[in-house]
Amino acid sequence: MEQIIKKLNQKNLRPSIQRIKILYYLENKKNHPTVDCIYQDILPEIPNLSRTTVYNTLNVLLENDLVIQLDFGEGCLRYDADTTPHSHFFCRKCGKVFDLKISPEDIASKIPTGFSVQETQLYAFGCCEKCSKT
Amino acid sequence: MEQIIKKLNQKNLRPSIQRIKILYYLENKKNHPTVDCIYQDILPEIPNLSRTTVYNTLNVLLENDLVIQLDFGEGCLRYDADTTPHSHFFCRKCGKVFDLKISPEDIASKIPTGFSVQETQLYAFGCCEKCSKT
DNA sequence: GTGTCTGCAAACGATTTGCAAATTA
DNA sequence: TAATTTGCAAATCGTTTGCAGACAC
Repeated sequence: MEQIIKKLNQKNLRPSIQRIKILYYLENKKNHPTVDCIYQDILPEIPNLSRTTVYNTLNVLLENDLVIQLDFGEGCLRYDADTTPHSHFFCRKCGKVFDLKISPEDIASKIPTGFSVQETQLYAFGCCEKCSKT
Repeated sequence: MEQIIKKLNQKNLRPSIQRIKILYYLENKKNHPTVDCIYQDILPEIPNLSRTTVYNTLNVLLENDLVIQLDFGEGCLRYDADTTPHSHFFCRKCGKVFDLKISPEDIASKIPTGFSVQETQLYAFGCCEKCSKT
């Protein structure tokens, strides 16, 4: 908790209860949630929480490199507080997201010279181990 | 042109003028266009063309594996008639899309066993050769 | 003639914006 | 107290849906 406040202070972001709870949620749940998932889960703790605040907060965290945004083409975005280079696997059966240790840097090295690469995104889709068995 | 009609027939899709023009456009321009780009470019040839038809047609082509969908997180989708495995580079300066020969299969081989991979998507972002020089 | 396709208008839904009230330093 | 943040309501915008008329087989 103190850690979270520290992180926000370092970025000159006021540690409002909403910002703390949202970043704490992302860092601990590690569930790659959608905006609505975050909203629903924190609502019991902050009954007057607004979806707008969740959107605003996530955008602020994103701009300050405290979270990354994931887009699995679902029509909504997901967020992850793990900002180290890694990739993701999306299970089309259970909808769960799994972290892959494949570094986008490995991929960047395969891109022809001439291109100046700022960022790479790798998404894999299929069926996770658990779902494959049923 | 005959080729296009053949392709549509093979998938049991009626070769309407709209479907032919849209698929022909994608196969020849190879510009990874947005829906609106396709609409604007074909409008002179079919003045009463509807955006709805472009959307419907692209969805039909997508379901029949005649095109793929690209999502660079712009808030709109792009389409590509090249359905062979490859990746894409998006230049954040000029907005152009470049094909990369990196096969998603190369990447799939790096995913831990247990996962059943159906599809992988690799997007790279940065600055293309031309834009890097200016 | 029957089933499919087109295209208009309206609906949809995730996200953003405007702004007044609440909160923080 | 001054600047920032919240949260409501309304707007935005790419995409989808409903449906009547047009078209293809």
